Amino acid sequence: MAQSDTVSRILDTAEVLFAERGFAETSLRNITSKARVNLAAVNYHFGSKKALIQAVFSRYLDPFTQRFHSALDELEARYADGVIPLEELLETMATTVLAVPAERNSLKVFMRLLGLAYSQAQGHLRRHIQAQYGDVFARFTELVRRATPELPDAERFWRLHFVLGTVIFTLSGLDALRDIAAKDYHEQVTVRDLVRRLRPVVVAAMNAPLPPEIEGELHANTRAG
Amino acid sequence: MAQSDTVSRILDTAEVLFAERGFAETSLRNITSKARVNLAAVNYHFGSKKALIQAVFSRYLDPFTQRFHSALDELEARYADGVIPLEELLETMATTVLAVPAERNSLKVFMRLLGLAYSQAQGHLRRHIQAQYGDVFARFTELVRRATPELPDAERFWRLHFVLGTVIFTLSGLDALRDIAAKDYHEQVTVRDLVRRLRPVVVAAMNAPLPPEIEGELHANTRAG
Amino acid sequence: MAQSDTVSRILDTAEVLFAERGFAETSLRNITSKARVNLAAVNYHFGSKKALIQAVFSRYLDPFTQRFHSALDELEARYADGVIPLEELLETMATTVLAVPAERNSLKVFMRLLGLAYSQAQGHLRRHIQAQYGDVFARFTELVRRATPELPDAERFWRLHFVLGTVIFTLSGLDALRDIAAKDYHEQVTVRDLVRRLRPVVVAAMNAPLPPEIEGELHANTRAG
Amino acid sequence: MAQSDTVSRILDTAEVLFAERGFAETSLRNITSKARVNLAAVNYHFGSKKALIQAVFSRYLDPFTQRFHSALDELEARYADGVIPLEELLETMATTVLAVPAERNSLKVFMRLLGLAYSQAQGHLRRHIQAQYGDVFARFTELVRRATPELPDAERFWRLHFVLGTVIFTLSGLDALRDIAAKDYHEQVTVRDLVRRLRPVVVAAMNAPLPPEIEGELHANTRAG
DNA sequence: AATGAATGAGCATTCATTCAT
DNA sequence: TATGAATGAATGCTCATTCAT
Repeated sequence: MAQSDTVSRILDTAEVLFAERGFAETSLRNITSKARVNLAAVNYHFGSKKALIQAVFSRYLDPFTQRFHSALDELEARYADGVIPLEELLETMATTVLAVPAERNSLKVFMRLLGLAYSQAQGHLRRHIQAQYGDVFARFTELVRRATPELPDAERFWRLHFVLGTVIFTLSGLDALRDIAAKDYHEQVTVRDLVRRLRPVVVAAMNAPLPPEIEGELHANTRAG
Repeated sequence: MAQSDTVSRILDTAEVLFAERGFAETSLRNITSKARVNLAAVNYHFGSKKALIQAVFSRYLDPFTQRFHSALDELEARYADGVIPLEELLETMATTVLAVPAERNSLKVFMRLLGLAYSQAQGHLRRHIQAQYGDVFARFTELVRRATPELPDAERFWRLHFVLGTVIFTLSGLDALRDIAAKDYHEQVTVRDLVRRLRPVVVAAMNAPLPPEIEGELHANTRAG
Repeated sequence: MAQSDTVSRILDTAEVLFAERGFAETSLRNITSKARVNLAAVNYHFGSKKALIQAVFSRYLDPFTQRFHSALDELEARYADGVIPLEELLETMATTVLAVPAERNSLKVFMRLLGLAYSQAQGHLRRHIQAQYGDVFARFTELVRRATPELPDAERFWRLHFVLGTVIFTLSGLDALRDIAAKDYHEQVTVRDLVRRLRPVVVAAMNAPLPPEIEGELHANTRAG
Repeated sequence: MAQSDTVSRILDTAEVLFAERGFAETSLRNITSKARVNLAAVNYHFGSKKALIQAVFSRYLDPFTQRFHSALDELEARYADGVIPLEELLETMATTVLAVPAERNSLKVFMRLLGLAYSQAQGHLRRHIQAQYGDVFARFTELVRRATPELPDAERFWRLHFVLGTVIFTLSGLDALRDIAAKDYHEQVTVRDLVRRLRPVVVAAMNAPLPPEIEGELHANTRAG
């Protein structure tokens, strides 16, 4: 299959280059020349650079979404009352995140891409991800809500993003941090080791005491949330 | 002051555009035309786009560094044994971070820039920041070390970065998150409110129980750390 | 042949403009607009301005080299002892130099270009020419050596360059000189007429008596040469 | 004298840079920054880059012209019949050419500049030189005419330029050629040594037998010349 | 299904020059 | 007399995209 070959050569090359240098700094020439395909092939097969970027994400997120839904199905089946303990939820998510790219041997690349998706201007990408994968995230969020009934909704919302920041920031900057860690602490950190370190921190963050209430409009709002 | 005016018009415009769209997506033409300044003025006053980027950072980081050093001096004077409680350290940092851009009314911009500094490829920027501001960060790190003697060095290193990820990710993506929060929780979040929410989470993260030891080479290393 | 057409339109235009105004004074915009070709076409087909300059030279020098090697093969076959008379060598070179651009009706341009190659800073060009065409020049030099066994090597080296200076200087400045000559001597000089005038002068220059020896280190060196 | 200092600093720097890289490749920024004077100083003191180029030449050619006129006065006084032997004329010119820059220790630079004057497009420069120094060249030419009465005028015109080509080409490319000579013939060539080598060659060139007459229009023209 | 050629828009940078002080 | 700031024009080059084949 000449076509399939070209398409996946482009995707393979693009994801590496995007992860290394970002979207704007990676030109179609960079990608096509490194992938040894024709310059016009990207536009031919994907339509535009934007569509290529989205395709790169879909190749990770589609299998992730599918697996995560299955895993959550299984969990929900196990817990008849629909309340899955937080640790279990986080564990399941971590396992799924690790499983998908593990097959492609590039968790690092996946995380860099996720980081880029948040930090680079690419509005189209944010919209694409939200539209395509909002559902699974909403399902996860709802399960977290049931697992942490004591948390005000707004608080839970922010804490989830605090934790998301920790994970994406750490894993997407993995290489640089790993270098420093290796130099200063003679440590060769693996992703699995990092996940081991992350677990208690994430749990503690989610379970931290509530911040002191403050006066003013926020008071009412937080209550309402 | 013709010069000062042009220079600061460029800096003011550049920092906003950089924060909005990233470095690569912001052209000198964007900046100079919005600042109503001659296209060549950037090269005249700064020498290159790279130098402009660094100047934008310096305008935030130079006063920050100065104030932070002063604040730490004061703290160290207060605690004769050289051990400053972790909460106090974090509080001082938060206060200083808030104080500097507050004058310029643009913490959001500053945080976006910090986020970009980490996520965009711009190697020159990382090098510049490390060279110019590595000292103050090292001083802070050392004080944290004294405040958390029970933490293995490597663990502390990673937790600091976990927390850094939380802060930068949240604050640099503030606008998008605020929009969602406003829609879902009828909440108008201010930066100060966010800092209030961050405090207990950060403390809990730093104080989380240690992860279970694992076998293999890491065992010895972690011990040593 | 769309490609061939664009490429040769660029080359045709570039060689004329380069010859008229030099390399630095000829912009890619000059070339592409006069050639009625897209500005990006030069970079597409040649990669850079430097590469275009080299391509302009190659279009003359490649056929020249080929023909000159053939002509020298023939000459060597004719003279069994490997010693070709100087006049014959010079004649052959002149004939070949005249033959190549004659087909393109632009000896003047070729000579201007050669002159530029020597006088303009373009280090890359000198390197390119030396690397690509050093062989044929070395072969010619060696044959001249056999034809003038009485000349010390160093003396021959310098005389060849004296003569080269005469030829390039005269032919590359042909237009200006021709104008003066026409005004002062009512003469319409053709290139062939100039070559006719050059012949006895060049031969006399090569056969001039040796300069008086001088004392000092040069004495021994010249002897050795 | 601050002004005088600035002016001569500019001239000193400009002549070196022009000689090294040509006119177009040398920017006013190059000159003023290396000369450590203000960027606007060139336009202030000379009016334009063109005027600076001409000033650089004048600083060499004015004293040369003056000395050469003196030397020719002396020669003409010595030869009552107004016929000065060719060797003597050439010797006098060589001596004067060597004398002027010798004071400034930069014959090489002077020759590079002369070479550039001929080869670079700078029409204004050719016009300037012709206007300012045409007289002395005409006087010299006339004396050469009397010294070589047997040469047809057109032939003499061309031979003078042949010889000029030899001298300018060799001396202006001196550095490159010297390097080759040094490598191949273990010879450290000085300018004086080169002049010694040039003398017999130039004389032989001027005295070479006339080229064979040819038929056609040129015949009549040459006769007439 | 794929590609070589071409294109127009845009890029950062450098230029000689001008001008207010 | 001298200069820092500013400017408009131009430079070589790269970009994503289109199109005929």
